[in-house]
Amino acid sequence: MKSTYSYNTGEEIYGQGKAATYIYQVVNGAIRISSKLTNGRRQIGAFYFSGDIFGLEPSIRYRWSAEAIVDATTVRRVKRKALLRKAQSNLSLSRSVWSITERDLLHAEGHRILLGQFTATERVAAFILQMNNRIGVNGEIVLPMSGTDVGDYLGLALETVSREHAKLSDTGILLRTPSRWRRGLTLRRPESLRAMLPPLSALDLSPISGKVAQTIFSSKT
Amino acid sequence: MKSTYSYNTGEEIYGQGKAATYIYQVVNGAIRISSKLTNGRRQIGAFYFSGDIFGLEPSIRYRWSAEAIVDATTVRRVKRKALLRKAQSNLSLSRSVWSITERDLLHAEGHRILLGQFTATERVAAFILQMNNRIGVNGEIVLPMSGTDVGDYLGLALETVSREHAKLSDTGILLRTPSRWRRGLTLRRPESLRAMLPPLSALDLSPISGKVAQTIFSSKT
DNA sequence: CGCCGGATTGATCAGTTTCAAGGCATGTGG
DNA sequence: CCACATGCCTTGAAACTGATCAATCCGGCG
Repeated sequence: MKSTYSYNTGEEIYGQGKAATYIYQVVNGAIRISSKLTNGRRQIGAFYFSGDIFGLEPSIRYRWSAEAIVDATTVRRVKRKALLRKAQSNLSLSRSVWSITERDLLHAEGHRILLGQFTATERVAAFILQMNNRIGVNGEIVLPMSGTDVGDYLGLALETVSREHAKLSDTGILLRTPSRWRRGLTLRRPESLRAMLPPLSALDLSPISGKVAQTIFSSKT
Repeated sequence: MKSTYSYNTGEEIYGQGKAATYIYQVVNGAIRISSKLTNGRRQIGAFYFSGDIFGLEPSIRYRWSAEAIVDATTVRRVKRKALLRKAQSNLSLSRSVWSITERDLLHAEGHRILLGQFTATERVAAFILQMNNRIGVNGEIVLPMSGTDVGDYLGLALETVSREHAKLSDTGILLRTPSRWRRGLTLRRPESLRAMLPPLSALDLSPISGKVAQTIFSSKT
């Protein structure tokens, strides 16, 4: 039995509307989940990085698609049915699975306040802070996703995202390292970014504790 | 021990940031949950009607405020701690509580696609359809919430909501019964509204089954 | 060297917000 | 019982934010 699966940029791990057979964990690389609408509109629901669990949905069908956003992204997976069956007789496992739904809810709620109320400037500031928390190494952030993806996550046109970056660069809050293959940012003054946000902006996908992940992915299925 | 609690329009049931002591069920009337930002901005997260459960949060503090939107709204409640303790040794109760988090997640996800991608016209159409499903009596809808509330739920100015209603009224899809105390709408052609929406728009707060509610609110606490 | 794919920048456009005034049912006081 | 006040909704006009359209740039690669 294979224990990990590998995908290149743009490859689909599962599709919106398909039977929700597996629950996944990112081993390496990065994933986006997205929902397509008419007119080419697309909403990205979240980005997932190493260690993050995704694909657990309160429905028998996936309500998002999942695609790799960097080459050689690898994931583990467990069968949804088997997991839920085990959880029916195992309280601690049941609690672990519930905690993933809770994390998704926390994230979705932060995200919808961003989408409903934040200005373009605030959205981009919140995004950079979030990425700094999750994948930044003391202020150095290498964004794995394209500008289009950032825009679709923030509900903005990619040009608007670019312009906001330019503004932050002008004020010296941000330093850009332009390169097609390494979208690099250096966050000079994180506190200036934080000051631009409305208070109580908890947008982060709080990481799932390793213990939870281990409970769920303990056996290869 | 009192078994229900009553509130008038605008009265707060719990406040954002306060200790999350109780989980509630609407017995009669209607509730909104809202989150205040700076600049007077406000996002309404959901409206709850008779039978709906609200206030279960994945956190020890409430992340929304809850207020009654009609006079003499009554609610039941149970202690969060006691409920969670019981759920730790009761698999079916645990599953019931989890299903509420799942419902909230489904709603939040539909809502954020609306906020991130829908035009003003689509938002208002989706809202009317949702309200028709939840509190409409074959096409007759009496909205309990003010225009401001609708706007803050949809991420629109109240004037925009009013103008969209006017457009729907002009095309004969909607009939308005103007009155300060009875915000009445008659939905003439629901299928025309549905045709205005992007496909796969599942925005409804799916009702919690009576069985789940009964499991949770079986004893007064 | 020249192409390719994304990012940037500029100019214009459109949808929505904001500001402002008026309307219309309901409630209150003379 | 009428006149006026109240609170919300509606309507109009102007302003603005962000989107769209379009051109150019820039690094990496064939």
